Amino acid sequence: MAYEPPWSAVTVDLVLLTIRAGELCALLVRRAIAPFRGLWALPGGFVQPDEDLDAAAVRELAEETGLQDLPVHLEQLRSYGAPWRDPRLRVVTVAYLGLGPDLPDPVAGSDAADARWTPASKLTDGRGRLAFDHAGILADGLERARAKLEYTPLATGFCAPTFTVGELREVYETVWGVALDPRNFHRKVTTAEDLLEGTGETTSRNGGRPAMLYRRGTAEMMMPPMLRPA
Amino acid sequence: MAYEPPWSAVTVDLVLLTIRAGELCALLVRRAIAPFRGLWALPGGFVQPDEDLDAAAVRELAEETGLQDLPVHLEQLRSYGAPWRDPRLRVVTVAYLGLGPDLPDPVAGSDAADARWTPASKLTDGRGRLAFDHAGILADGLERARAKLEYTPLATGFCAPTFTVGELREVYETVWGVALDPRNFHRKVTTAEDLLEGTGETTSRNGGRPAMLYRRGTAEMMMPPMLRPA
DNA sequence: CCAAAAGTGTTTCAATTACACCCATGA
DNA sequence: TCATGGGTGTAATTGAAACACTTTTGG
Repeated sequence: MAYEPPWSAVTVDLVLLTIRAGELCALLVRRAIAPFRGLWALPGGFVQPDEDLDAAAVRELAEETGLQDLPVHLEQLRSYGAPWRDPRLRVVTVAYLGLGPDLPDPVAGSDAADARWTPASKLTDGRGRLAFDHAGILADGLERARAKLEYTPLATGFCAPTFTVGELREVYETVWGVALDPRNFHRKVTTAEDLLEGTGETTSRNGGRPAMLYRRGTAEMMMPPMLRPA
Repeated sequence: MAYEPPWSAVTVDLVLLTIRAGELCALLVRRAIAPFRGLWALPGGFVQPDEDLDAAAVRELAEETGLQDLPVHLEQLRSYGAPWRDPRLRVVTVAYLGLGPDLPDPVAGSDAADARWTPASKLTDGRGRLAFDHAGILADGLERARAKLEYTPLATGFCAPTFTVGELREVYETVWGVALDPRNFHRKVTTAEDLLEGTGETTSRNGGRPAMLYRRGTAEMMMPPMLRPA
Protein backbone atom coordinates (compact mmCIF):
# COMPACT_ATOMS: atom_id res chain seq x y z
CA MET A 1 0.00 0.00 0.00
CA ALA A 2 1.37 3.32 -1.02
CA TYR A 3 -0.41 5.44 1.56
CA GLU A 4 -0.07 4.98 5.30
CA PRO A 5 -3.33 5.99 7.02
CA PRO A 6 -3.53 7.70 10.43
CA TRP A 7 -4.05 5.32 13.31
CA SER A 8 -6.46 5.39 16.22
CA ALA A 9 -7.33 3.30 19.19
CA VAL A 10 -10.96 2.12 19.14
CA THR A 11 -12.97 1.47 22.27
CA VAL A 12 -16.52 0.55 23.13
CA ASP A 13 -18.27 2.34 25.98
CA LEU A 14 -21.53 1.16 27.50
CA VAL A 15 -24.52 3.15 28.68
CA LEU A 16 -26.10 0.38 30.74
CA LEU A 17 -29.52 1.21 32.13
CA THR A 18 -31.74 -0.63 34.54
CA ILE A 19 -34.55 0.13 36.93
CA ARG A 20 -33.85 -0.32 40.62
CA ALA A 21 -36.24 0.61 43.40
CA GLY A 22 -38.42 2.63 41.07
CA GLU A 23 -35.52 4.66 39.66
CA LEU A 24 -33.80 4.66 36.31
CA CYS A 25 -30.12 3.91 36.95
CA ALA A 26 -26.93 3.81 34.90
CA LEU A 27 -23.83 1.73 35.60
CA LEU A 28 -20.73 3.77 36.37
CA VAL A 29 -17.22 2.67 37.30
CA ARG A 30 -14.66 4.66 39.22
CA ARG A 31 -11.38 4.97 37.38
CA ALA A 32 -8.37 3.42 39.16
CA ILE A 33 -5.81 4.81 36.72
CA ALA A 34 -4.91 8.07 34.99
CA PRO A 35 -6.28 10.01 33.29
CA PHE A 36 -9.29 11.11 35.31
CA ARG A 37 -8.20 8.78 38.12
CA GLY A 38 -10.87 8.71 40.82
CA LEU A 39 -13.59 10.10 38.57
CA TRP A 40 -16.64 8.12 37.55
CA ALA A 41 -16.86 6.92 33.96
CA LEU A 42 -18.85 4.66 31.70
CA PRO A 43 -17.67 1.05 31.57
CA GLY A 44 -15.81 0.18 28.40
CA GLY A 45 -12.51 -0.86 26.91
CA PHE A 46 -10.45 -1.42 23.81
CA VAL A 47 -11.77 -3.41 20.89
CA GLN A 48 -9.47 -6.37 20.25
CA PRO A 49 -7.86 -6.86 16.83
CA ASP A 50 -9.93 -9.91 15.88
CA GLU A 51 -13.18 -8.70 17.41
CA ASP A 52 -16.30 -7.16 15.90
CA LEU A 53 -17.71 -4.06 17.60
CA ASP A 54 -20.83 -5.82 18.84
CA ALA A 55 -18.70 -8.66 20.21
CA ALA A 56 -16.53 -6.19 22.08
CA ALA A 57 -19.62 -4.64 23.62
CA VAL A 58 -20.89 -8.04 24.74
CA ARG A 59 -17.49 -8.93 26.20
CA GLU A 60 -17.22 -5.65 28.10
CA LEU A 61 -20.73 -6.13 29.41
CA ALA A 62 -19.83 -9.54 30.78
CA GLU A 63 -16.57 -8.27 32.28
CA GLU A 64 -18.08 -5.22 33.91
CA THR A 65 -21.10 -6.93 35.40
CA GLY A 66 -19.18 -10.11 36.19
CA LEU A 67 -21.91 -12.27 34.70
CA GLN A 68 -22.45 -14.09 31.41
CA ASP A 69 -25.60 -14.42 29.33
CA LEU A 70 -27.38 -11.49 30.90
CA PRO A 71 -30.78 -10.77 29.38
CA VAL A 72 -29.63 -7.38 28.17
CA HIS A 73 -30.77 -5.65 25.03
CA LEU A 74 -27.68 -4.06 23.43
CA GLU A 75 -27.74 -1.66 20.52
CA GLN A 76 -25.28 0.78 19.06
CA LEU A 77 -25.84 4.33 20.26
CA ARG A 78 -23.35 6.34 18.20
CA SER A 79 -19.61 6.96 17.86
CA TYR A 80 -17.55 9.78 19.35
CA GLY A 81 -14.22 10.89 17.99
CA ALA A 82 -13.32 14.45 18.99
CA PRO A 83 -9.53 14.63 18.52
CA TRP A 84 -8.52 15.05 22.15
CA ARG A 85 -11.43 13.43 23.93
CA ASP A 86 -8.74 11.22 25.47
CA PRO A 87 -5.76 13.38 26.53
CA ARG A 88 -3.28 10.55 25.96
CA LEU A 89 -3.93 9.44 22.42
CA ARG A 90 -6.44 9.43 19.62
CA VAL A 91 -9.37 7.27 20.71
CA VAL A 92 -12.57 6.80 18.77
CA THR A 93 -15.25 5.19 20.87
CA VAL A 94 -18.33 3.33 19.76
CA ALA A 95 -20.99 3.78 22.42
CA TYR A 96 -23.62 1.09 23.07
CA LEU A 97 -26.91 1.42 24.84
CA GLY A 98 -27.86 -1.55 27.01
CA LEU A 99 -31.13 -2.13 28.83
CA GLY A 100 -31.79 -4.84 31.36
CA PRO A 101 -34.12 -5.88 34.13
CA ASP A 102 -33.07 -5.24 37.71
CA LEU A 103 -29.45 -6.38 37.29
CA PRO A 104 -27.14 -7.79 39.96
CA ASP A 105 -24.66 -5.61 41.78
CA PRO A 106 -21.61 -5.06 39.61
CA VAL A 107 -18.10 -6.21 40.50
CA ALA A 108 -15.13 -3.88 40.30
CA GLY A 109 -12.96 -4.96 37.37
CA SER A 110 -9.22 -4.76 36.84
CA ASP A 111 -9.00 -1.07 35.98
CA ALA A 112 -11.99 0.02 38.06
CA ALA A 113 -11.77 0.87 41.74
CA ASP A 114 -15.50 0.61 42.18
CA ALA A 115 -18.67 0.06 40.14
CA ARG A 116 -22.12 1.25 41.03
CA TRP A 117 -25.67 1.75 39.77
CA THR A 118 -26.33 5.46 39.91
CA PRO A 119 -29.81 7.03 39.62
CA ALA A 120 -30.27 9.06 36.46
CA SER A 121 -31.66 11.93 38.54
CA LYS A 122 -28.20 12.38 40.15
CA LEU A 123 -26.48 12.38 36.76
CA THR A 124 -28.32 15.07 34.88
CA ASP A 125 -28.16 17.71 37.59
CA GLY A 126 -24.57 18.72 36.85
CA ARG A 127 -23.10 17.50 40.13
CA GLY A 128 -20.27 15.00 39.86
CA ARG A 129 -18.55 15.31 36.49
CA LEU A 130 -17.70 12.22 34.54
CA ALA A 131 -14.39 11.34 32.88
CA PHE A 132 -13.72 12.10 29.20
CA ASP A 133 -16.87 13.08 27.25
CA HIS A 134 -18.89 10.45 29.09
CA ALA A 135 -21.42 12.92 30.48
CA GLY A 136 -22.51 13.74 26.95
CA ILE A 137 -22.58 10.09 25.91
CA LEU A 138 -24.68 9.21 28.92
CA ALA A 139 -27.08 12.07 28.20
CA ASP A 140 -27.41 10.85 24.61
CA GLY A 141 -28.13 7.34 25.88
CA LEU A 142 -30.81 8.51 28.28
CA GLU A 143 -32.42 10.63 25.60
CA ARG A 144 -32.40 7.74 23.15
CA ALA A 145 -33.92 5.36 25.68
CA ARG A 146 -36.68 7.81 26.58
CA ALA A 147 -37.46 8.54 22.95
CA LYS A 148 -37.49 4.92 21.82
CA LEU A 149 -39.94 3.87 24.51
CA GLU A 150 -42.53 5.84 22.61
CA TYR A 151 -42.43 4.06 19.31
CA THR A 152 -40.61 0.75 19.85
CA PRO A 153 -41.02 -2.17 22.27
CA LEU A 154 -37.79 -1.09 23.98
CA ALA A 155 -39.54 -0.87 27.36
CA THR A 156 -39.71 -4.66 27.47
CA GLY A 157 -35.91 -4.59 27.75
CA PHE A 158 -36.28 -3.32 31.30
CA CYS A 159 -38.53 -6.24 32.22
CA ALA A 160 -37.71 -9.80 33.24
CA PRO A 161 -38.14 -12.44 30.50
CA THR A 162 -41.81 -12.73 31.45
CA PHE A 163 -43.69 -9.82 32.90
CA THR A 164 -47.15 -8.43 33.56
CA VAL A 165 -48.81 -5.47 31.89
CA GLY A 166 -48.57 -3.60 35.18
CA GLU A 167 -44.82 -4.16 35.34
CA LEU A 168 -44.45 -2.87 31.80
CA ARG A 169 -46.49 0.18 32.71
CA GLU A 170 -44.20 0.85 35.68
CA VAL A 171 -41.27 1.04 33.25
CA TYR A 172 -42.91 3.85 31.31
CA GLU A 173 -43.94 5.66 34.47
CA THR A 174 -40.40 5.45 35.87
CA VAL A 175 -38.51 6.41 32.72
CA TRP A 176 -40.85 9.24 31.83
CA GLY A 177 -41.77 10.28 35.34
CA VAL A 178 -45.49 10.41 34.58
CA ALA A 179 -48.59 8.46 35.61
CA LEU A 180 -50.43 6.49 32.95
CA ASP A 181 -54.01 5.26 33.11
CA PRO A 182 -53.70 1.53 33.92
CA ARG A 183 -56.87 0.63 32.05
CA ASN A 184 -56.13 2.41 28.81
CA PHE A 185 -52.51 1.29 28.98
CA HIS A 186 -53.66 -2.30 29.30
CA ARG A 187 -55.89 -2.03 26.28
CA LYS A 188 -53.22 -0.27 24.24
CA VAL A 189 -50.41 -2.76 24.73
CA THR A 190 -52.52 -5.90 24.58
CA THR A 191 -54.18 -4.71 21.37
CA ALA A 192 -50.93 -3.69 19.65
CA GLU A 193 -49.98 -6.21 16.97
CA ASP A 194 -47.13 -8.60 17.97
CA LEU A 195 -46.03 -6.42 20.86
CA LEU A 196 -46.73 -9.01 23.56
CA GLU A 197 -46.97 -12.78 23.46
CA GLY A 198 -49.09 -14.44 26.13
CA THR A 199 -47.55 -17.30 28.09
CA GLY A 200 -50.75 -18.77 29.54
CA GLU A 201 -49.22 -18.35 33.01
CA THR A 202 -50.34 -15.90 35.62
CA THR A 203 -48.66 -14.42 38.66
CA SER A 204 -49.87 -12.69 41.78
CA ARG A 205 -46.43 -11.35 42.76
CA ASN A 206 -47.70 -7.78 42.58
CA GLY A 207 -50.70 -8.37 44.87
CA GLY A 208 -54.32 -8.06 43.86
CA ARG A 209 -55.89 -10.14 41.18
CA PRO A 210 -53.39 -12.44 39.41
CA ALA A 211 -52.10 -10.99 36.17
CA MET A 212 -51.33 -12.64 32.88
CA LEU A 213 -47.64 -13.12 32.15
CA TYR A 214 -46.31 -12.04 28.76
CA ARG A 215 -43.10 -12.40 26.79
CA ARG A 216 -41.99 -9.70 24.39
CA GLY A 217 -43.39 -10.26 20.92
CA THR A 218 -41.81 -9.87 17.51
CA ALA A 219 -42.87 -6.29 16.79
CA GLU A 220 -40.07 -3.80 16.15
CA MET A 221 -42.22 -0.72 15.87
CA MET A 222 -45.51 0.21 17.39
CA MET A 223 -45.96 3.70 16.14
CA PRO A 224 -49.24 4.99 14.85
CA PRO A 225 -48.27 6.27 11.40
CA MET A 226 -48.29 9.99 10.81
CA LEU A 227 -49.05 9.54 7.12
CA ARG A 228 -50.71 6.67 5.33
CA PRO A 229 -50.94 5.68 1.67
CA ALA A 230 -54.14 6.77 -0.04
CA MET B 1 1.21 4.26 29.87
CA ALA B 2 1.79 0.64 30.78
CA TYR B 3 -0.54 -0.94 28.26
CA GLU B 4 -0.29 -0.58 24.50
CA PRO B 5 -3.76 -0.75 22.94
CA PRO B 6 -4.54 -2.35 19.54
CA TRP B 7 -4.61 0.12 16.65
CA SER B 8 -7.09 0.62 13.86
CA ALA B 9 -7.57 2.87 10.92
CA VAL B 10 -10.81 4.86 11.15
CA THR B 11 -12.74 5.98 8.10
CA VAL B 12 -16.01 7.72 7.40
CA ASP B 13 -18.26 6.40 4.64
CA LEU B 14 -21.20 8.33 3.25
CA VAL B 15 -24.63 7.12 2.23
CA LEU B 16 -25.59 10.18 0.22
CA LEU B 17 -29.17 10.19 -1.02
CA THR B 18 -30.99 12.50 -3.36
CA ILE B 19 -34.00 12.42 -5.61
CA ARG B 20 -33.41 12.69 -9.34
CA ALA B 21 -36.05 12.38 -11.99
CA GLY B 22 -38.53 10.93 -9.53
CA GLU B 23 -36.17 8.28 -8.25
CA LEU B 24 -34.35 7.87 -4.96
CA CYS B 25 -30.63 7.70 -5.77
CA ALA B 26 -27.41 7.05 -3.88
CA LEU B 27 -23.96 8.35 -4.72
CA LEU B 28 -21.46 5.61 -5.64
CA VAL B 29 -17.84 5.86 -6.72
CA ARG B 30 -15.93 3.31 -8.76
CA ARG B 31 -12.74 2.24 -7.06
CA ALA B 32 -9.54 3.05 -8.97
CA ILE B 33 -7.25 1.09 -6.66
CA ALA B 34 -7.07 -2.30 -4.95
CA PRO B 35 -8.78 -3.88 -3.16
CA PHE B 36 -12.06 -4.21 -5.02
CA ARG B 37 -10.59 -2.20 -7.91
CA GLY B 38 -13.28 -1.48 -10.49
CA LEU B 39 -16.15 -2.21 -8.08
CA TRP B 40 -18.59 0.45 -6.95
CA ALA B 41 -18.34 1.66 -3.37
CA LEU B 42 -19.63 4.33 -1.02
CA PRO B 43 -17.63 7.55 -0.97
CA GLY B 44 -15.47 7.93 2.09
CA GLY B 45 -11.97 8.16 3.43
CA PHE B 46 -9.69 8.21 6.43
CA VAL B 47 -10.37 10.44 9.41
CA GLN B 48 -7.42 12.77 9.93
CA PRO B 49 -5.56 12.87 13.26
CA ASP B 50 -6.83 16.30 14.27
CA GLU B 51 -10.34 15.91 12.91
CA ASP B 52 -13.67 15.14 14.56
CA LEU B 53 -15.84 12.47 12.94
CA ASP B 54 -18.51 14.94 11.84
CA ALA B 55 -15.84 17.20 10.36
CA ALA B 56 -14.38 14.29 8.42
CA ALA B 57 -17.82 13.51 7.01
CA VAL B 58 -18.30 17.11 5.92
CA ARG B 59 -14.86 17.18 4.32
CA GLU B 60 -15.43 13.94 2.43
CA LEU B 61 -18.80 15.24 1.26
CA ALA B 62 -17.17 18.34 -0.19
CA GLU B 63 -14.37 16.34 -1.81
CA GLU B 64 -16.64 13.73 -3.36
CA THR B 65 -19.23 16.10 -4.74
CA GLY B 66 -16.65 18.73 -5.65
CA LEU B 67 -18.68 21.50 -4.04
CA GLN B 68 -18.62 23.36 -0.75
CA ASP B 69 -21.50 24.40 1.47
CA LEU B 70 -23.99 22.00 -0.02
CA PRO B 71 -27.39 22.13 1.65
CA VAL B 72 -27.04 18.56 2.84
CA HIS B 73 -28.44 17.15 6.06
CA LEU B 74 -25.75 14.87 7.54
CA GLU B 75 -26.26 12.54 10.48
CA GLN B 76 -24.39 9.58 11.85
CA LEU B 77 -25.81 6.27 10.72
CA ARG B 78 -23.78 3.71 12.67
CA SER B 79 -20.29 2.21 12.85
CA TYR B 80 -19.04 -1.00 11.30
CA GLY B 81 -16.01 -2.90 12.52
CA ALA B 82 -16.00 -6.55 11.46
CA PRO B 83 -12.33 -7.61 11.76
CA TRP B 84 -11.62 -8.26 8.07
CA ARG B 85 -14.16 -6.01 6.40
CA ASP B 86 -11.10 -4.47 4.76
CA PRO B 87 -8.76 -7.26 3.59
CA ARG B 88 -5.65 -5.08 4.00
CA LEU B 89 -5.84 -3.88 7.56
CA ARG B 90 -8.15 -3.29 10.48
CA VAL B 91 -10.55 -0.49 9.52
CA VAL B 92 -13.45 0.70 11.62
CA THR B 93 -15.79 2.90 9.63
CA VAL B 94 -18.28 5.44 10.88
CA ALA B 95 -21.08 5.66 8.34
CA TYR B 96 -23.02 8.88 7.79
CA LEU B 97 -26.37 9.37 6.16
CA GLY B 98 -26.68 12.47 4.01
CA LEU B 99 -29.78 13.83 2.31
CA GLY B 100 -29.87 16.59 -0.23
CA PRO B 101 -31.98 18.18 -2.92
CA ASP B 102 -31.31 17.28 -6.54
CA LEU B 103 -27.53 17.55 -6.31
CA PRO B 104 -25.06 18.36 -9.07
CA ASP B 105 -23.28 15.64 -10.96
CA PRO B 106 -20.36 14.40 -8.91
CA VAL B 107 -16.74 14.67 -9.96
CA ALA B 108 -14.39 11.71 -9.86
CA GLY B 109 -11.88 12.20 -7.04
CA SER B 110 -8.30 11.12 -6.71
CA ASP B 111 -8.92 7.49 -5.78
CA ALA B 112 -12.16 7.16 -7.74
CA ALA B 113 -12.30 6.30 -11.42
CA ASP B 114 -15.89 7.44 -11.68
CA ALA B 115 -18.74 8.73 -9.53
CA ARG B 116 -22.42 8.40 -10.24
CA TRP B 117 -25.92 8.77 -8.81
CA THR B 118 -27.46 5.30 -8.88
CA PRO B 119 -31.18 4.62 -8.42
CA ALA B 120 -31.98 2.76 -5.21
CA SER B 121 -34.11 0.30 -7.17
CA LYS B 122 -30.95 -0.97 -8.93
CA LEU B 123 -29.13 -1.38 -5.65
CA THR B 124 -31.44 -3.56 -3.66
CA ASP B 125 -32.05 -6.14 -6.37
CA GLY B 126 -28.77 -7.98 -5.81
CA ARG B 127 -27.18 -7.10 -9.14
CA GLY B 128 -23.82 -5.36 -9.03
CA ARG B 129 -22.09 -6.08 -5.74
CA LEU B 130 -20.43 -3.27 -3.84
CA ALA B 131 -16.95 -3.21 -2.36
CA PHE B 132 -16.30 -4.13 1.29
CA ASP B 133 -19.50 -4.35 3.38
CA HIS B 134 -20.93 -1.31 1.63
CA ALA B 135 -24.04 -3.10 0.38
CA GLY B 136 -25.11 -3.64 3.98
CA ILE B 137 -24.27 -0.08 4.99
CA LEU B 138 -26.24 1.29 2.06
CA ALA B 139 -29.21 -0.92 2.92
CA ASP B 140 -29.09 0.33 6.52
CA GLY B 141 -29.02 3.92 5.25
CA LEU B 142 -32.00 3.44 2.99
CA GLU B 143 -33.95 1.77 5.76
CA ARG B 144 -33.13 4.57 8.17
CA ALA B 145 -34.14 7.25 5.68
CA ARG B 146 -37.46 5.54 4.92
CA ALA B 147 -38.23 5.04 8.59
CA LYS B 148 -37.32 8.57 9.66
CA LEU B 149 -39.55 10.20 7.07
CA GLU B 150 -42.44 8.92 9.10
CA TYR B 151 -41.77 10.64 12.38
CA THR B 152 -39.25 13.42 11.69
CA PRO B 153 -39.03 16.34 9.25
CA LEU B 154 -36.23 14.49 7.41
CA ALA B 155 -38.14 14.67 4.13
CA THR B 156 -37.41 18.39 3.95
CA GLY B 157 -33.76 17.41 3.53
CA PHE B 158 -34.58 16.22 0.01
CA CYS B 159 -36.07 19.59 -0.88
CA ALA B 160 -34.44 22.83 -2.00
CA PRO B 161 -34.07 25.51 0.71
CA THR B 162 -37.59 26.68 -0.11
CA PHE B 163 -40.21 24.31 -1.43
CA THR B 164 -43.91 23.82 -1.94
CA VAL B 165 -46.18 21.39 -0.13
CA GLY B 166 -46.55 19.48 -3.38
CA GLU B 167 -42.79 19.08 -3.71
CA LEU B 168 -42.61 17.79 -0.16
CA ARG B 169 -45.37 15.33 -0.91
CA GLU B 170 -43.46 14.09 -3.96
CA VAL B 171 -40.56 13.20 -1.65
CA TYR B 172 -42.76 10.92 0.41
CA GLU B 173 -44.33 9.38 -2.65
CA THR B 174 -40.93 8.71 -4.21
CA VAL B 175 -39.19 7.33 -1.15
CA TRP B 176 -42.11 5.17 -0.08
CA GLY B 177 -43.43 4.38 -3.54
CA VAL B 178 -47.03 5.17 -2.62
CA ALA B 179 -49.60 7.80 -3.52
CA LEU B 180 -50.78 10.22 -0.84
CA ASP B 181 -53.96 12.29 -0.88
CA PRO B 182 -52.75 15.81 -1.81
CA ARG B 183 -55.50 17.53 0.15
CA ASN B 184 -55.07 15.68 3.41
CA PHE B 185 -51.30 15.81 3.08
CA HIS B 186 -51.50 19.57 2.73
CA ARG B 187 -53.59 19.93 5.85
CA LYS B 188 -51.37 17.55 7.81
CA VAL B 189 -48.05 19.24 7.16
CA THR B 190 -49.32 22.82 7.33
CA THR B 191 -51.07 22.10 10.62
CA ALA B 192 -48.11 20.32 12.23
CA GLU B 193 -46.46 22.55 14.82
CA ASP B 194 -43.16 24.13 13.68
CA LEU B 195 -42.75 21.74 10.77
CA LEU B 196 -42.93 24.39 8.05
CA GLU B 197 -42.25 28.10 8.07
CA GLY B 198 -44.01 30.19 5.43
CA THR B 199 -41.90 32.59 3.35
CA GLY B 200 -44.69 34.76 1.97
CA GLU B 201 -43.45 33.95 -1.54
CA THR B 202 -45.25 31.82 -4.07
CA THR B 203 -44.11 29.95 -7.14
CA SER B 204 -45.82 28.52 -10.18
CA ARG B 205 -42.87 26.34 -11.25
CA ASN B 206 -44.97 23.21 -10.95
CA GLY B 207 -47.81 24.49 -13.12
CA GLY B 208 -51.34 25.12 -12.00
CA ARG B 209 -52.21 27.58 -9.32
CA PRO B 210 -49.15 29.18 -7.68
CA ALA B 211 -48.15 27.47 -4.46
CA MET B 212 -46.89 28.93 -1.21
CA LEU B 213 -43.17 28.49 -0.61
CA TYR B 214 -42.02 27.16 2.74
CA ARG B 215 -38.74 26.75 4.60
CA ARG B 216 -38.23 23.86 6.99
CA GLY B 217 -39.26 24.78 10.51
CA THR B 218 -37.67 24.02 13.86
CA ALA B 219 -39.54 20.83 14.71
CA GLU B 220 -37.44 17.71 15.29
CA MET B 221 -40.27 15.26 15.73
CA MET B 222 -43.76 15.16 14.35
CA MET B 223 -44.99 11.87 15.65
CA PRO B 224 -48.41 11.41 17.13
CA PRO B 225 -47.54 9.88 20.50
CA MET B 226 -48.45 6.26 21.08
CA LEU B 227 -48.86 6.83 24.82
CA ARG B 228 -49.60 10.04 26.64
CA PRO B 229 -49.35 11.04 30.29
CA ALA B 230 -52.62 10.79 32.20
C1' DC C 1 -65.00 -8.55 54.49
C1' DC C 2 -61.60 -5.23 52.73
C1' DA C 3 -57.77 -3.53 49.99
C1' DA C 4 -55.40 -3.88 45.85
C1' DA C 5 -54.31 -4.77 41.33
C1' DA C 6 -56.32 -6.76 36.79
C1' DG C 7 -59.21 -6.32 33.27
C1' DT C 8 -63.82 -4.93 30.48
C1' DG C 9 -67.54 -1.80 28.77
C1' DT C 10 -69.16 2.55 27.52
C1' DT C 11 -69.52 7.39 26.75
C1' DT C 12 -67.23 11.41 25.09
C1' DC C 13 -64.22 13.73 22.40
C1' DA C 14 -60.48 14.44 18.97
C1' DA C 15 -58.13 13.04 14.85
C1' DT C 16 -58.19 11.07 10.36
C1' DT C 17 -60.28 9.81 6.10
C1' DA C 18 -62.70 10.42 1.84
C1' DC C 19 -64.27 13.43 -1.21
C1' DA C 20 -67.08 17.56 -3.00
C1' DC C 21 -65.83 21.81 -4.22
C1' DC C 22 -63.49 26.35 -5.25
C1' DC C 23 -59.04 29.06 -6.70
C1' DA C 24 -55.33 30.88 -9.68
C1' DT C 25 -52.41 30.28 -13.14
C1' DG C 26 -50.31 28.84 -18.12
C1' DA C 27 -51.24 27.50 -22.63
C1' DT D 1 -61.63 27.94 -21.90
C1' DC D 2 -59.52 24.03 -20.43
C1' DA D 3 -56.09 21.44 -17.94
C1' DT D 4 -53.34 21.45 -13.86
C1' DG D 5 -51.94 21.65 -9.53
C1' DG D 6 -53.19 24.45 -4.97
C1' DG D 7 -56.06 24.82 -1.26
C1' DT D 8 -60.67 24.75 1.92
C1' DG D 9 -65.00 22.67 3.88
C1' DT D 10 -67.39 18.88 5.69
C1' DA D 11 -69.64 14.47 6.84
C1' DA D 12 -68.45 9.76 8.17
C1' DT D 13 -65.37 6.90 10.36
C1' DT D 14 -61.86 5.62 13.45
C1' DG D 15 -59.16 5.95 17.48
C1' DA D 16 -58.06 7.85 22.09
C1' DA D 17 -59.31 9.56 26.84
C1' DA D 18 -62.02 9.32 30.88
C1' DC D 19 -64.07 6.66 34.07
C1' DA D 20 -67.76 3.39 36.06
C1' DC D 21 -67.68 -1.18 36.99
C1' DT D 22 -66.65 -6.26 37.54
C1' DT D 23 -63.02 -9.87 38.64
C1' DT D 24 -59.77 -12.41 41.56
C1' DT D 25 -56.52 -12.78 44.62
C1' DG D 26 -54.08 -11.98 49.76
C1' DG D 27 -54.72 -10.76 54.41
